[in-house]
Amino acid sequence: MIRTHKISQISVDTVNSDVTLGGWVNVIRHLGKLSFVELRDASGVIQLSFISEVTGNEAMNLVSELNPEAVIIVNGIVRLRPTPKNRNQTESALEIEVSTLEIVNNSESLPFEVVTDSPVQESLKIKHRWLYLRRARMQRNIELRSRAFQAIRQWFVSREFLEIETPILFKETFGGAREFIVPTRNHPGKFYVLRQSPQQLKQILMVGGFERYFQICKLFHDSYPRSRRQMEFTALDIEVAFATEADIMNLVEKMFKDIVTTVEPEFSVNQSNPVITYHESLTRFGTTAPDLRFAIELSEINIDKLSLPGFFEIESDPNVYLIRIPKRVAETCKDLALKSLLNGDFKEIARFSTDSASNEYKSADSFFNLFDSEWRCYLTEIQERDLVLMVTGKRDIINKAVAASRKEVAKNIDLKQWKHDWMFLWIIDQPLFKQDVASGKWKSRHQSFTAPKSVEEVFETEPDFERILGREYALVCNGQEMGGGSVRIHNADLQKQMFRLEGLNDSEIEYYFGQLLHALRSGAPPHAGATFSLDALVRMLAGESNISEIIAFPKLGNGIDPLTGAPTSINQRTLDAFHIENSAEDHNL
RNA sequence: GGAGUCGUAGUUCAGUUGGUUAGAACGCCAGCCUGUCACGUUGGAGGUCGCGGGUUCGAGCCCCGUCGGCUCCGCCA
Repeated sequence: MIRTHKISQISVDTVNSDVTLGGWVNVIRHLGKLSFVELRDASGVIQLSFISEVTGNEAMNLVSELNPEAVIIVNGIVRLRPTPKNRNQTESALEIEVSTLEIVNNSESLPFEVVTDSPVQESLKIKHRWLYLRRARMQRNIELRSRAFQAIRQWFVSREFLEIETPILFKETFGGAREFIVPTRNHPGKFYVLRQSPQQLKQILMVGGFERYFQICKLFHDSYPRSRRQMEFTALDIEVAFATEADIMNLVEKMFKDIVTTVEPEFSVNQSNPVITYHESLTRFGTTAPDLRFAIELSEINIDKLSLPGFFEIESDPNVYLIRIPKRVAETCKDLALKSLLNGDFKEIARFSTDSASNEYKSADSFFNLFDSEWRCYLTEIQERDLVLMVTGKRDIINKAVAASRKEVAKNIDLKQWKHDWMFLWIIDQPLFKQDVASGKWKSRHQSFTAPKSVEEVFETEPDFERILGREYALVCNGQEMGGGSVRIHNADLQKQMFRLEGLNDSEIEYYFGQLLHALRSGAPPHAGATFSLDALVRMLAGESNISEIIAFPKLGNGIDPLTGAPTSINQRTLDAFHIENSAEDHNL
């Protein structure tokens, strides 16, 4: 052992004992013949004192050579500080009176500071990753990530789930994301692909008799990265045999609740997840990933003519809408929300709030009491102090204004202030197919294995693609898509029909999905499952807006890794072994 | 591929209607300082203003092009 203690183990019990510590130089303060050095290891920070009367000459000379972020090993005596630091109580009232100092590795001048949390260009953060990882923020985030993964594994294992690995090297599939291809020397001209999902194999596991499967796994998409997305990302994959939508939704709901509160006990999760349909989410919130913490909501009132003496009159325009601004937004950033909202080319008729203290608005109670009770359903769950606007105008213009308002609020409020609140919801009844803009062809919105709500519909000779809904459920939290899943098809004929609807002929179906269809014909149980982005979960737990802050070694937004320079070209001699010719003009070898 | 935005010291940024020698903070180097703790203090080094072209007596600033970063859309859970 090089060290006798971790820094966190230095306590009042260790006063006057001889200790050897090792770590990084945090901060150096020279005061003439007296020097202080803050030493940092993974467990904490402690002050080292270099005093000429006590410290050896050698160490006194060496300390002047120290640079920040050097690695040192010191031996000395634990002492109570004569003037303990009282400004920051997390710092110890103890220090080490150094007798010997060894500079294991001094440090060059730094491209950015480690001790602060000041902003740094993304490419620098990655190029000098070893430095950026030393920052307290990254130490915290990576530790949090590890704890979250650990908690998830425990949660599932304790419920009789097995974590089963499935191969990363897979076969080309049809649909979904673009895949990375992997050549092999053993089979010239042939390729594996990096899995974009363990979907087919986990279904085969169900057929194979493993009824409760989960896996924390890396998935790969050859698509463009974003601030919340990398080309390779980590997912939680689940599949359960003899399960229905409700089984999976209940399981997942409880799991997220437990994980969030286990990992960050001060966070609060909504008691039960609202379930709304895809269509309802679009019409009410203008998005399929609403943030219920500030869900500025739009709903239409279908009336021809409305006249309420004392309040307002609507003459000819039948397009009347209510916009609800939740109390939280109304209270913290009302002006912000209203300003961007009222930019739109529509007319505000009236404004209500149940805030009786304010004379600015008419009371919602007095307003709604004028109506039949069924009017209230136009706005779900109106709460005390919500602000409600009644407007008239073109739907798409109002929609735009509401979207702009949501965006403005999301951008400007201090989300960290609200990050403790987790508002989950389920989105169900998504159409299974979407039309490709370029080709006009219908293809699966997600993957082709989801059971349709109505089997008859998909066997019609002229199926109405837009109306075919899936037995799907997507989980959304605070405006972030967490993932989702579905009840899978366990009947080979139905599965084959779904592939046909996507335009595949029989030989293509056999080529891409023969293995799955064969398995389904061999005693497949009904099953359902889900996949969730653990990067999204950890990002939210850490309160970060960019995913690269919760990944040890991320890539840039263009897919380049400044740390290693990947991707690079490969020399032709190597490529020859794969029988691959590089037709790109840009060779960097 | 499209839109927006940015590119100035090691880092983060400021830089007015185009005007003389391009600034600040932090960091770095040197001196002084025996209880600092974001130490203080005195001094110093450090810039092809992303790159190329243009307009102008004169460009960090205006115009055109180009490269790169970030965000968003397309793509993608």
